[in-house]
Amino acid sequence: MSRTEPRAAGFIPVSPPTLADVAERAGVSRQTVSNAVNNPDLLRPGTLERVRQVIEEMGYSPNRAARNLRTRSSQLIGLRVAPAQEGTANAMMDRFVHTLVDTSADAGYHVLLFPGDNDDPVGGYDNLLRSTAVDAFVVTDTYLGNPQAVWLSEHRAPFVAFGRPWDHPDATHPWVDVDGAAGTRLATEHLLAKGHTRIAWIGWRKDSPIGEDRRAGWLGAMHDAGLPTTGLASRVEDLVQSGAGAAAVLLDESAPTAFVCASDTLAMGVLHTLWIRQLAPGTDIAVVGFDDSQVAQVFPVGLTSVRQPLEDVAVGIVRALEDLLSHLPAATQGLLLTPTLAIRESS
Amino acid sequence: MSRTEPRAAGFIPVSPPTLADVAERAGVSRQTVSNAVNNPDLLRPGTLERVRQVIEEMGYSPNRAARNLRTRSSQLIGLRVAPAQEGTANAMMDRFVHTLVDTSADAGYHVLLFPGDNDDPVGGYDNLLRSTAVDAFVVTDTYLGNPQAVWLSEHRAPFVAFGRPWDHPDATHPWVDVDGAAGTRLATEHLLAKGHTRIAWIGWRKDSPIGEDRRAGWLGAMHDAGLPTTGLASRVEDLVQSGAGAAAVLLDESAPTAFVCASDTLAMGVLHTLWIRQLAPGTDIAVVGFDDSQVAQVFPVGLTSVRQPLEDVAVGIVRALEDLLSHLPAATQGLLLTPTLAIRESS
DNA sequence: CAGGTGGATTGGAACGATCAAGGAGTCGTT
DNA sequence: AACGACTCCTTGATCGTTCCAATCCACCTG
Repeated sequence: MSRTEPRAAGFIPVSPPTLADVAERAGVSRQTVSNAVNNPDLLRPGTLERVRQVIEEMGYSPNRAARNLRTRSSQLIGLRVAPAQEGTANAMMDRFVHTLVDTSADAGYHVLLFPGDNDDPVGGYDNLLRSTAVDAFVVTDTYLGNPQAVWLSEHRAPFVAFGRPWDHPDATHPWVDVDGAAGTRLATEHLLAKGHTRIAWIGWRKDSPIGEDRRAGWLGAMHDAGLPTTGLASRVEDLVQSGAGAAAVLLDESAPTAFVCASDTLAMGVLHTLWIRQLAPGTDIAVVGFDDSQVAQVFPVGLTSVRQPLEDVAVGIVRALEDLLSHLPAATQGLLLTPTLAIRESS
Repeated sequence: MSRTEPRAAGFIPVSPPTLADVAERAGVSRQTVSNAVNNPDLLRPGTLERVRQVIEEMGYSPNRAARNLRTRSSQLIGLRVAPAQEGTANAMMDRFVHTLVDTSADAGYHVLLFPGDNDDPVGGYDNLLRSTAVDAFVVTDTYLGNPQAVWLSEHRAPFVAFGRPWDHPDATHPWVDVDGAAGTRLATEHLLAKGHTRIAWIGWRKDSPIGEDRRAGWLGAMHDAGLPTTGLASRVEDLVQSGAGAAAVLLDESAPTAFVCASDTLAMGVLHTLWIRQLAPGTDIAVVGFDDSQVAQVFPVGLTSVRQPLEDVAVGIVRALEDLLSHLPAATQGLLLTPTLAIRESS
């Protein structure tokens, strides 16, 4: 009665019904309606039914801001969108974000994107945290020297990382990661099973722990098979040209019959070199990439590639977030998932 | 004084300072602090300086929930994440989302992702709208028969569409789109300038208005140049194989020297056919794709491709949103942007 | 039949901000 | 000296929800 009702048919923008509106119409108190929504067990079945019907009728949905204010939680998870950079295949993130949005919605959370600034890597976090705009963060860039995880820990902000705390082995925050070594081992063993013995590695510079991890998988599989690796490894920048160059050198100097690469980008370089030399991928020389990117799938000669279980990563992250936010003792601090191999014509 | 202060050094999670805390410390009233944040002009320079200093000192940031409740706005923009679908190159969206996040942050908004459900395309919108969780939406899938735009209009929800209302020419909501015809015209004229006269088209099925739009650009440019087009056009599914097949048929029957494609995916198919036939892309046969996707950039023989000005689209959308939300008369209802051509080795 | 018990429901008070008035104080004008 | 106008700041009320404690009521018990 105190609320403004639409005068005419409904042309004036109507403010949505409130708890009080529903309560009045249903002949109960506000709190009872609130309980019908949040603690149905507290109501007598008859009352519950009646209230629910009115809620349905009026199309009531609790006002998010009011609820957030009272409960001191926003049901939002912050995800920083790294500054745009052309070229690199971070389209992988797309798959991850998709599942993250889906699974966190199942847990009652939405995903809030906020811009990242290279000059001020923690600015966005700070703002959202202090204004209590989000309940927690998902941090994706855990590369060397990234201050975000440390900063968040220091500020007691709840967050889960996609990626191990490489340079902070004593960090206590929960994380989920993909076992890169297991992936390249999988790739190498796949090639070994195909009869290859001279399998080369093209990876990144030594200061990338992720790159070294992936390299270790190849190295381990080769050693386990009792095969030599000297002269079969190359470390370059993550560029198509670099991959092509490395492949050319390796082919000339060590005559490998197969390549395992730290990324699809490098694998594309290898394919380019093969093309120039009139070598057929898959039949003459086998190639395996990493990430199962768009490119690997669309390339005319399908590129075999290590596929990260991003869906499982997202599920694991959301589970960890739930534990974190309900102040449960975390089931596990770190979760390491094993990738699979998407086998295509290139191997 | 009524608030709980940390007993020890700061181990107990401290709730962030409130307006009242700042006010007390600065020796002013709540409202004055509020004004210092929102209407600095109202304060005397001295007071403003003092309040600002305390704000800085205490690390105060307005509580989002409280502000949202009072002002009836969330400063959030909803963006539906379409159900995941492997393979198709919607990685383009990545570029768009990036800029959208950046530009909307400049305008004081954050982007909220919510999951899309194929069975209930408007469910997510409905929830967020009724719970006043977002101020507006950005709608990206405006393909034929998509009920979202209509539904949102009917429910008087503020939104801006990326894409023209193809099947509802009398729709009144603001939109921003890319002129596909202008893009393919650009591509065709580029090829004409290179001396090509037999330029083929590979596009989508007739029921795609976007596909027909892009086709029209090629057709127009050819007509304007007084060149024949019969036997030079093909309509297929948006798959690599389809593109390869169409290219093979066209090469056999009409001997074109260049291809303009409705997508990079189709262009990849063409490149595959060229590879099989030992024809060199760029020198023997020219190929142009559409979308300037990851694939076009990473492919060893760089693929010339029509590049959508997604950054400008995002800027246009945010501008339209601002007008919409400040109840200004929209400057323009629809904004049509012209794409550019990313020229690489394939042409 | 008074008193205890526990389930169902209620009303007041917060959460932390902004809105809408209202009060000091200063100034110039009459 | 009284007045209004203006600047600057303060005080209650309010947004819509959930928390907290109290109340009501039916039922059981000794």
